[in-house]
This record gives sequence, C-alpha cells and structure tokens, in this order.
Amino acid sequence: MRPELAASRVSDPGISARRSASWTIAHAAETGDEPPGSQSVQRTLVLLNLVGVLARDRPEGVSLAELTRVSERPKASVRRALIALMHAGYVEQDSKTARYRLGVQAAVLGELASHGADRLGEASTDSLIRLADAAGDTAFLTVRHGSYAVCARRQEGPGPIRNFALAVGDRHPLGIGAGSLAILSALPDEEVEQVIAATAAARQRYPRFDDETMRRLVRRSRKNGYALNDGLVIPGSWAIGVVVPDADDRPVAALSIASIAERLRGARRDELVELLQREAHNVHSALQALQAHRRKA
Amino acid sequence: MRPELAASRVSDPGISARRSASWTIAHAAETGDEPPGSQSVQRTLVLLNLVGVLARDRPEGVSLAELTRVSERPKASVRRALIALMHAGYVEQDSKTARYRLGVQAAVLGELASHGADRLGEASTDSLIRLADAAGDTAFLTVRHGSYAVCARRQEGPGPIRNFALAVGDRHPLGIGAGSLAILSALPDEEVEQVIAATAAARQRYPRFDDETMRRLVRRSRKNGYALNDGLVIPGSWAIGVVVPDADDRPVAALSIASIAERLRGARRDELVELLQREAHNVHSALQALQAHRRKA
DNA sequence: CTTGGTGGTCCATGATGTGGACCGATTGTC
DNA sequence: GACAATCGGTCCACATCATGGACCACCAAG
Repeated sequence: MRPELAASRVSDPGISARRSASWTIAHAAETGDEPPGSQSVQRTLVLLNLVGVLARDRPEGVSLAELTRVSERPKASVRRALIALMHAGYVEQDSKTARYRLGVQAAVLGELASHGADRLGEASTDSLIRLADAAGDTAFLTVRHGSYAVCARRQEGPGPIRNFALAVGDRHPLGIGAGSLAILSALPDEEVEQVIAATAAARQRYPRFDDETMRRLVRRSRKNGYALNDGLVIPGSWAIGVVVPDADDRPVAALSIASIAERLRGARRDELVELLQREAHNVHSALQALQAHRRKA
Repeated sequence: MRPELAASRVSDPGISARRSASWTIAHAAETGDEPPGSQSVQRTLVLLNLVGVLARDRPEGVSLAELTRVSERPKASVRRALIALMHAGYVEQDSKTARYRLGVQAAVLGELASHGADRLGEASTDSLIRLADAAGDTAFLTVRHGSYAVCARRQEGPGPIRNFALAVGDRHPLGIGAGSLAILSALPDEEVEQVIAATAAARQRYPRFDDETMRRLVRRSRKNGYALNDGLVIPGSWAIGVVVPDADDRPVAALSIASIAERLRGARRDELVELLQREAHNVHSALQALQAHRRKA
C-alpha cells in the first residue's frame, strides 16, 4: 500500500516474488501483510467467502446487517460490494426477505473448477465416500492455500456421532486440525518454520497452539506417519489425517476423518490410518494420471 | 488505510463525471446499462469467469497474454486483477508454466453453492443423469441470470453423437438456445418484451435472431409446450428444452437435451419432451420441498 | 543481431471507491 | 400512540486508490 519508493532498479533475476499468505479473514488479521494486488477487489472477495460460509447452513441467506457486523466494514461499502457481486451473478438477493446468498455464478465456477483445473475435487469424491462409509464418521478433504488450510469437501458417514467442528469453507492456519497438520508436517523444516512465523498472529485465536507446540506436533506426526488432532482445537473433537501429495509430490491436500476420542483409539485408529493412507495413494495416483495427460495436451 | 474523515462543510456542486461505459467486456455484453456497483470489482469478476471458461478444456491453464487479448484490457490491469484473485485463492498460477487456472476457493465456493443456497444443482443432478442416459445425448441445466441464460451443468450421454455447442459457463441472451428459450417463453409478455429490448445489442452477435424472430420463437414454444432450437444458433446443432419453475413458480431454469436434427424428430422428439417434462417436474418438486423446509427454519 | 513473442513491474495522474450521515420502514415494548 | 432500536438502502464531498502506457528481462525463431 505504501509506495515503497526504495524501488529496486537493479534486476533481481531468478526469484520471482515468493510471497505467500496474508489473507484477510474476518478479523482483518495483522498477518504482517504484503502487496494485496488490489484492495477493493480483495475485500469484495473476502465478502464473497463470507456470504458463502455464513449462508452455509442457512438457506434463507444472510442479512446485510450481519455481513457488515462480521466483516467489520462500513455498511455502505458492504452494500456496494454486494451490488457488484450480484451484478456478476456470484451473489443473489432474495426478493422477499432482502437476504443475500450465493448465486448462479458461484455454482458455475465450482462446476468449472472441478471439471477443469483443480481435479482434486473430482479425484477425491470416491475416496471420501469410501472413507465416510467405512469409518462411519465424517471424512474431509483439506487443501493448502499459502500458510492456511481450507476445508474443501466434507462427507458424512453413517455413524451415530456427527462432528461439526469443521465445515466446507472453514480456514485455519496450517497445523491446526488433523488434515491441516498432516500438510504442514509434510513440508520441509525450513518451510515449516516460515509457516509458524507467518501464522503467529493468526494463531492468537487458538490459545493452545504456541510455536513450540506446533513443532512438537509436526515431529509427532512425522514419526507416526499420520497427523492426530487430539482435541486441542475443540475439546472432545478428535481427528486423524494423512497428506495427499500432488503429481510433483508437493503436499497440497489431506484426507482426514473426524470423530470423538473413543472412536479414534487403539486398533481402530490403526485401521483408519491404513484406510486413509490407501485412499491418499489413490488420489495421488489419479492426480499423476491427470498430470501426464496434461503434459501431452 | 485509516480514513480520517473530518467535517464536510463546504458544499460545492462539483460535477462528478457521469461515465457511461458498460465495460463488462468479453463477449458477455452488458444488460443495457445498470448501476455497476463497483467498477474494478466488476471487471475482476468478469476476468474470473474468463479464467474458468478459457481453462475449461485446457487443464494446463491460460496465459496472461491470452487473457489480456480476450478481455481487451491493458495487461497491467489484468495482471493486477489476477494477483488479487490469486491472493484470495480463486485463481492459482502454475509455478512452472506461469499459466493461470481456477484455484481452491473456486471449488470451495461451488461446494458451498450446491450444498447451500442454490439447491438447484443438487436437485438436478439425478435428473440430468437420467436424461442423458435415457436419451443417449447430452443433457443440460440452464439457469437464468437477468436477461441472460447461463449453462450451469452438462451431462454427457452414452450416445455416439456429441454436441459441443454448449458448455458449462457459456452465457447467451435469453431466447438463444433451447433451455434459454424455454425460460424466456415462460415469462409474461411484458417481461419478454423487456428482455428483447435489453438484449438487442447483445444479439448483434447472433445474426439470425432479430426481434421478430424472437417473438415467433416464443409463440411457437408456448404452443408446443417445449422450446425447440432447430439449428438457428449453430447450423446442424439442434436441441429441445423445458422450463423448471422454482418454488414460487417463477421460471428460473431449464432442462434441455442437445443433439442433431435427425435425432430430434417425430416420435423420438415426443418421447424426449415427455421425459424432460417429467424430470422438470421432479426438480420443481424438490425445490418446493426445500422451500417449505426453508420457511419453517 | 533483430524481431516478435512471452511474463512481469513501475509510477504520475485523476478517476474511482470510500464511509459517515441520513432516510424510510419495520419491528418490539412500555 | 410514541419511542427506541433495529432493519435495508442511498447520497455525495473527499482523497485514496486503481489506472494503463511505457519499460524491462527473457526466450525462440529467423
């Protein structure tokens, strides 16, 4: 934002800006922060996410008032952004209740995303269903985005216990949550430290995750070969997760199963871990196949 | 960015430039000219669509050069918008090829849209599959957005003929195409005329669709009870479509089947129309059920 | 070496987004 | 009924922000 005049006339070959993370979640985090690209757009996109997440279990939509409250922006600005989003079809407004919810383009974009680029969704669908069925609990696909992990998919299992600690669209710093931790643990030490530094501010909201705890969790996950969330985020809510490397073997996603402590112990845990690893391998293979196809195209 | 707002005492009627401009770019001409909401955001959202559509059958992504060309905007602006989109996770850039494609958030948004508000997607999945299977041709879900119709879903059938005239994300003025025409024909006369007026400019690109033709097509569709696209858009590409009313009986979507002339004649056409009407009814019922559930929530 | 194609960045300029104040409807409550 | 406290929505002076032409580095082909 500030015109850092100290412009580098000098050429700096090689490294292209290796910036990551910053992301202005609801609380307009203090994540150090780097060049946003374009401010008004940034804020509008955050708002779009917000509409999606807040309207998730509320089919009638979200009120303007609520959006202004949680986004912590002036009402006029929120309204203006919503108009733009509606005009483009990403958000629609109920003509009767005046509430806002995701629009046609949001669905279209999703369709394009799963058929197109991010084949992860397509590749993981079957795996998630198998996992949820076999485990009886809820299975998740988590995807990395910078120093954060986003829950991209959720599949309910037939079991009696439902875990609602994580839902589609939720975003936590890498390392918070089973899938998220599985991804973090698969990164090289150097990057792990970068992530820990980058998310320090954001982790204020997760009091039990200080820097040292993060490192301990990473060590444990590497030793075990899977990530365990033993209720540190929300007491009683447990989960296990394993990484899904992409075609270039970079850890970009994770599969996980969430439940309660009693259902993730001993032999059963071992079984589920094996299941997860098998499915992770399946997804990985699918991604590789796609990559190969992509090259010759 | 602290906006210190002081007193605004001075009143001086400074003429604010009333820029007309309806730059919504890229094929997708604008619906006449409404309040833009917010220009930079508008343009960025169009670009997001563009990335999705152009990368649709190109998993490796789209180049910056191509995006600047088709969007008809300065490269710097496109780049800036892309940075914002990447920053928010809606677009990602291949680290090797530097090409752009849809990112994680695009998929997440889709997930939220289909599970959340627009249950249309969810409600129509089975119907589309049944249609494509039974007909052997390609089945589509088209959704209305203002004076336009957007292809929201596409389901391939097992048949030998593939029709590629319509793909997810494509947008045409209401009345152009079978599903699109089905929606238009279900509107009251007054609205039909409004749409015809609003899309006059955009229809320049469809030379065979002058105002009078539009009215003729609407009349024919109403008489028949279904919309027929007999190759007026793309010679040889035929299709039939029927409306899907929402819970309040407003025509918001359409189901359609595309093929070639030979496969949409005589008795077969009647069969398919009946099939379509049955499935349209199914979807309609599903929407009503959801609406009921929504009310008591 | 030149030419034309990429991807990417810079920075003076003013068009553009900003947000506090304000309006009109609906609530709920004494 | 009056009142307060919401709600959704709009206005418009002000200055922050997006704008886009010019420019750089790189690569491949001629």
